[in-house]
Amino acid sequence: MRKTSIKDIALRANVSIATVSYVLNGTRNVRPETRRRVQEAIEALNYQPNEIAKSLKRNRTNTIGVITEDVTVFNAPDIIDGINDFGDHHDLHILLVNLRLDKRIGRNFQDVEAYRKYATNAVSELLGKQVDGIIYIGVHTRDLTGLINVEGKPIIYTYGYTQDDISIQYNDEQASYEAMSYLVRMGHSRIAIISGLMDSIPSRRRLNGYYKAVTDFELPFDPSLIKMGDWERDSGYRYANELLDMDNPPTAILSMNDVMGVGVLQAAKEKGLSVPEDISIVGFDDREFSDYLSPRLTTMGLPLHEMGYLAIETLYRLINGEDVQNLTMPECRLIERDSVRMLEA
Amino acid sequence: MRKTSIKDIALRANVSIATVSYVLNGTRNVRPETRRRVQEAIEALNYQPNEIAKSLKRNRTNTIGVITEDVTVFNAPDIIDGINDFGDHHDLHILLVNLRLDKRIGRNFQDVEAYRKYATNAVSELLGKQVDGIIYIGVHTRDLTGLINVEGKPIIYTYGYTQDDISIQYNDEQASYEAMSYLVRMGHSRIAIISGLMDSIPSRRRLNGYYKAVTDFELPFDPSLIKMGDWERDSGYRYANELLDMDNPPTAILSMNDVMGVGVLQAAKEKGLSVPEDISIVGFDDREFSDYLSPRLTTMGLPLHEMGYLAIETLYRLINGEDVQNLTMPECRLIERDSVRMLEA
DNA sequence: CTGTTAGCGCGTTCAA
DNA sequence: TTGAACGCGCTAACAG
Repeated sequence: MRKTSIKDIALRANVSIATVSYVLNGTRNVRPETRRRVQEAIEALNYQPNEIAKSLKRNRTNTIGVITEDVTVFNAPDIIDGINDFGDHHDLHILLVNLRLDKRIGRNFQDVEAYRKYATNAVSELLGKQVDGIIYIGVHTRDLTGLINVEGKPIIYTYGYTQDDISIQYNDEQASYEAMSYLVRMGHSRIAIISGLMDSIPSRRRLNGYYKAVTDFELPFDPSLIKMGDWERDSGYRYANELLDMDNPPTAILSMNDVMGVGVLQAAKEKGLSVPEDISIVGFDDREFSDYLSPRLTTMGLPLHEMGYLAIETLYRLINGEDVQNLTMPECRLIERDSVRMLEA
Repeated sequence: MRKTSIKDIALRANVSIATVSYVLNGTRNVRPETRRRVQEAIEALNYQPNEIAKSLKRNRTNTIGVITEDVTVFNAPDIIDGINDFGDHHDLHILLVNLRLDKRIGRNFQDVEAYRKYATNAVSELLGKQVDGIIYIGVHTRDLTGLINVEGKPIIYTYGYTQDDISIQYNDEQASYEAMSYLVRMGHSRIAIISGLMDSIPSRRRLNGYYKAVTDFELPFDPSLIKMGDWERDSGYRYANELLDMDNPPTAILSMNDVMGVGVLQAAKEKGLSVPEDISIVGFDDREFSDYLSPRLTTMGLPLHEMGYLAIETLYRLINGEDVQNLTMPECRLIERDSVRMLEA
C-alpha cells in the first residue's frame, strides 16, 4: 500500500488538506479542536511528509551538494564532518558527489581536461537535483577558475578557489610563521625548512611565513637552510640528509607536511641522531599517522572541521540572500608532541 | 527568471510537452524532424530536467541514503568511495548522513539509548527525502538489531548487522587464518597473538582463525602466547613486553589491529630488539599510518572499497525487486611490507 | 505511427 | 476553513 499522504490525514480528520498543511507548518491559526483531530490522525497513521513534494512547490530542497575531489584523501572527512555539524543544526541535507580523482587521474591536476568532464557531470547532477547550493572540496589548494559553471547557484570553494567565488582557506603564511615562532620560543635559531612543490600556492605562502619569521626574529639567514621538496617522503629524506651533513647543521627542521617529516625522521635515525635530542622536527597537516611515529611528531594542525563548518555556514547565508564579506578564516594550530626539544640558552 | 522547464521547450519547438518528454526519454517514437526541433530548443535554452519533479511522479529518487556512524573514522571514506564507484555507473546519488558518534558519545556503544535518537532522526530524514534505500556504515562490527526502523525500505548494513537485514562483512576468521598461514610460510611457528576487546565479534572470530591455524599447521600450542588486548596502543605495548620477556619468546606477533601494532613496535625498540630481525610483527587494518612506521608494518588489509561496492550493488538489486542471497563476501588481503622476516629452516 | 490533451504525484498557498 | 491552482514532468487515453 501507498505511503500515507496528507490526503489520508485530511480524510481521517475530516478537514481539508489545506488545513492539514497549516497544522503541519503552523503557517496559520487553526482552531484547537481541529488541530487536535489532525494531530491525532497524523499520529495514528504515522504520517511523514514527502519532502520531495514540498521541495517541488517551495523551489527549495534544503539540500546542498558537496563535491569532493576525493573522499579518501585526508582532508575530506573532517571537512565533511564540519559541514555536517552545521547542517545538523540547520536542517540541511548533504548530497555527496565524490569525483574520485585520486583513483582516476592521480596527481595530474595540470591536465584540467582530464577531469573537467567529471566535475561538469557532478555539477549538472546536483543542479538537476535542485540543490540550494554547492560546496567544492579540492584535494589541494589551486585555482579552479573556469572548471565548472554552476549557473548562478551559490557555491563555496575550500581547498581551492576561483577568481569569482567565495572560498574558505586557512592562512598558510600565518601558520608557518607560527610554527617558526614556536621553534624560536623553544630556543632555536638555525631553522631549516623543506618546502612542498613550488608550483603550489601553500608552498609559496608558507615560505613567505618562514621569511617573515626569519626577519622578525632576526634569525641568521642562510639560503642553504631552504630546500625545495616535492611533498613526498623521499624528498624529506634526501634533504634532511643534506641538511644534517652540513658543517653547521640546523637545530630544527620545519617540514611543510608530515609525509616529508617521516623522511626527515628516517634520515635522522639512520645517522644515529635522536629526535628531539639532536635535531627537532615540526611537521604540517597533523595527519593521523603523525601521532603514531616515534617520536610522536609535533605538527601544525589544519582547521579542517572549521573550514567545512564555515563553508556551509557561509553558503547558508548566501542562499538566504545575505551579503557575505570579510569572512574571518580559521587558523591552523600547533599540535605539540614530542619531536621538538627546548634548547638551553 | 525561472529555470527553463519542459514547457519552455515545448513552446519554442512548437510541440506539446508530452512530445518533449518522449524525446527526452525515448519513450516513444517521434518523427525525426520533430525530434530535431525539440533538441534544438533543449540546446538553445540549456534545459535541464528537474529531477525533483521527476521523482515525485516516478516515486523513485535514484538516491540512496548513506548513514555513517562517523565519517572521520578510518573505515568510512573507503567504504563511501566504493559506494560512489557503483553509484557513478548506475545513476545513483548519495544522500549522506553523518551521525558523528565519535564526537558525540565516544566509544560508549553499549549505551544504545545515547545514540538511538540520532539514528532515528537520520532514518526519518532519509525516509522523508524518499530515498530508494539505505546503507548503514557502523564504526565497528556489532549487532544493531532494533536500533532503527526503516518501515520496509531496503537497507544494507556494513560494519554492523541485524538479525533481520542483509549485511556485508569480510571474514575475520579467514583473515587471521591467512595472516597465520603467511607467518607459517615465512618459517614461524611460535606465534603470539594480541587480541582486541573480547566483547567484540571480530576479536572472537579472529581468535578462531588463530586456533584453527594452530591446529591445521600443528603449531606448538601455548596459552601464554595469547594476550587479550583492548585495541589501544598501550595494550599492544604492555603485552608485547610480556611476550618478549618470556623465557621462550615468540618469533612473531600477530596484532589484531595496527594501533596495537605500534605499541608492539615500540616495546621491541625499547628492548633493543630490531624488527623484523629479532621479532616479526603483523598488524590488522592496513591503516594509513602503517606505511609510515619504521619498519613499515605488514598488515591484513580490509576490503573496505569492496564492501561499499557490494553493499550498494546488493541494495540496488533489492530495490529492483531481485531476490538476493548467497552473497560472496569480500576478503581481506595481506599487505606485505617490512615487519616480517623469513626464518631460516 | 505521431502528436495532443489532461490528470496525476504531494504539499503549499491564495482567494473566497 | 476550504477549494483550487500550482510547481514540473510523466503517461494513459485519445485523435488524426
